[in-house]
Amino acid sequence: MPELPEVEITRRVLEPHITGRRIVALKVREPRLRWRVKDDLPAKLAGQRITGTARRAKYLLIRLEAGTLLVHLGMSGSLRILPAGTRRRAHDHYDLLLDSGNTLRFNDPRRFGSLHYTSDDPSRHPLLARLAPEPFDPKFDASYMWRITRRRRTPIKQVLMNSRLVVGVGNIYASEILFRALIRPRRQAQSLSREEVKRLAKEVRAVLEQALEAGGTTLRDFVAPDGELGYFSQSLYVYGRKECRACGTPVRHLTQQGRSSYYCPACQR
DNA sequence: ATGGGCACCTGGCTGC
DNA sequence: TGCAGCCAGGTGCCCA
Repeated sequence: MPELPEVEITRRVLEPHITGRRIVALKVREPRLRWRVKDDLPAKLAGQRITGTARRAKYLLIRLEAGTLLVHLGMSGSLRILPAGTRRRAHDHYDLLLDSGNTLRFNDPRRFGSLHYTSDDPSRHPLLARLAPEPFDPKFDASYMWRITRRRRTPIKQVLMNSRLVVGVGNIYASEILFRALIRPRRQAQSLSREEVKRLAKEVRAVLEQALEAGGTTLRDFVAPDGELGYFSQSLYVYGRKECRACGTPVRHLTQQGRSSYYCPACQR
């Protein structure tokens, strides 16, 4: 479900409901997520106050007095704030009970999501340590993009999807970013010109930022924790479309690494 | 070091 | 109507 904008929206909506609250209990109903939720996690969290939230790539960080929770939504995960006692639905895997009387509830049909806890600096956690710079970090610019595309023969779409090189971009936004940078998804990374690399760096930021402002992309089931539907899907040029939204040319579909890519053969080179 | 393929899951839709 | 087959917004890991 979520790429960077959807995770960031989730964070922003949850933030005022959870920061400053104390965790009464963690109730895990289904520990078999992408990685098994540790049995001793409830004991570690009980009684801790939530001091804030952050995001790194597509991981949501919930800062506690003595550590940090690392939450990943996977493909189909979502978090919601609900009044205690709200009836559970299928695929509600864990609840964080708060002293406000509310519950932070995680739902994830496919169970590709995950829940980790570290009492160390979270940036040193194995899942975060090797991630690329944030797209909104000043370090992420044309010269960074130039560096990572040199001597790589891999298709540029796979560079955008590789979290050691670029974070936050998933399958939908990868196609959209390439469309707006006027670059075809199969182009070898090293074949990009200075001009193309410059456009690419700019569009990575622009697309993520605009999707964030639009409340994310709702295709089938992304709903923010407050129930709002994102409307960025109206702004998609090629992803999942029959015709290019800019010029009307039939959109081409292909499979790369088992994932769908879309591009406009007229607009993109 | 890089790149490719697989694995982990469930649900919804399509087409026979 | 039933059901097989395919597809879906992610990403770590193993292997060549």
